Amino acid sequence: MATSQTRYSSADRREQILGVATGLFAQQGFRGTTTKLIADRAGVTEALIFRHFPGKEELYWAVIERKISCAAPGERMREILETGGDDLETLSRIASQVLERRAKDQTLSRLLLFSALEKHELSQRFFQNYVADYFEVLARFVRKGIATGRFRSVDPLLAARSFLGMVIYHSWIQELYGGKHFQDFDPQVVCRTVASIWLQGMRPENKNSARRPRLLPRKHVKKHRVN
Amino acid sequence: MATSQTRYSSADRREQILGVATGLFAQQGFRGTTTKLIADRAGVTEALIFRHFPGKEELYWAVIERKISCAAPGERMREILETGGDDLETLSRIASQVLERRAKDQTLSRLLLFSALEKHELSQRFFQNYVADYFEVLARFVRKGIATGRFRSVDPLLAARSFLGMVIYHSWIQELYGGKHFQDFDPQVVCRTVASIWLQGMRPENKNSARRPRLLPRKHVKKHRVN
DNA sequence: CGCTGGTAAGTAAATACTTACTTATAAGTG
DNA sequence: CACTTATAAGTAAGTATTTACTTACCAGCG
Repeated sequence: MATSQTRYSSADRREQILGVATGLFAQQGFRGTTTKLIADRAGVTEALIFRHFPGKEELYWAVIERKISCAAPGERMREILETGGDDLETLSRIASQVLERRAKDQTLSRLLLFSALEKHELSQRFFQNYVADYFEVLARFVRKGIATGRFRSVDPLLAARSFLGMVIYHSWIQELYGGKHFQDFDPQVVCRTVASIWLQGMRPENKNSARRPRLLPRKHVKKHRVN
Repeated sequence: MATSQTRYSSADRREQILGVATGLFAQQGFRGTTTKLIADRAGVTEALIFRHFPGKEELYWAVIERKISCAAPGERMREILETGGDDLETLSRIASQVLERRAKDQTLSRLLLFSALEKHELSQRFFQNYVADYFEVLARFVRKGIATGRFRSVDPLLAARSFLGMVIYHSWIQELYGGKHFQDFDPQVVCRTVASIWLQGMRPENKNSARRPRLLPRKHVKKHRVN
């Protein structure tokens, strides 16, 4: 009441509300978060929130878009891939980047999981602009590896997804169920292990010992649903 | 009003309500599902629901427990592991089982994701009784493989998680973002690919790398003692 | 009758959103 | 400099609807 009379500028207040809302939506989802709670946590009245955003839905979108735009995930992976070096090193660093990001900021993954589950249309758009790109960057790396004979010939997109699956699934399990005390692993060990399994798994077979049947015909074309 | 007067027995009505609630909770989560909607879909009044369950929370628990108990996931994997056979075949079948189950019934995974995100305490219990067990069964397989020299020496639990991560992450992506038209893969190809990457990745180093000198003799210790 | 399956009609609290009203502040103007 | 003034930041006190849950009552049947 008589405590703080700091009047924010419109832009600053908007940012502050977005920040508060981000945390709450990430923790409890869209439906589980009330405008009242957001207002209280931001130290303002609900009315002010509706002055900045036409409705709760729009606030939610703004939160997600802000998070996404500042994330730029494929970009960081591209950097890692471009610095070059040992394959094992490269993949470990990609894995490590995933785990680190989550450790630093859990809000993004929770936000996106919630929105995907609650089927907000934005999540579809998000996938196409963000996740699909992420996969594609790594797939390109795989494709190049196959071309140079470093990797065997499997669907690059599938191989990329598999690698990221190992890492991301791991971090989800940790985030959703693990806390810090249960089935926790040293991140470095996780990254190394996962990278080495995948890498060795992708190495071409020995040309002499052709014991194993080929998985896919040579120069496999992208397999989008064979039905 | 005057249409159907079928009076169910208490047990039958309970089951029916549970069935309806299961679908709704899976689609929209706990908070997104109203008791009114459940009642409407079940063709009864809310009052009847509260006659069968003391509250919404208890109904939710009943839904989850029912789903879990009839799922018995580790059991099916144990069976597959016990039938023995080729490692590649075995792992493909495990993967395939995961994908099939999800294709047949999406409710379980969605239910569990929601409950984990919404931090219902049950989800912790669920993880320990169900997911952890699932990991452990496969980890045992890995451990045995390491002992017999078929696999290299990595943390068995981590290796198990990694394999399941490849498969489960894939199915989540499909479920959450994919629909049926986007980045869809032939399940059989997925299973084979993923299994073969992981398997080859787990083989002891000297076995398939032509460059490295063999350090260990004999790797065919016991061929048919998989279990 | 009495017991079981079922309902109509509530209630109190919460929720998203509004309306009408205050105040702080920066920019003129004399 | 004081002094108005326009305006943007902010609020108190709603409202209509929804939500989980209750109470009191009904109907068929052995």
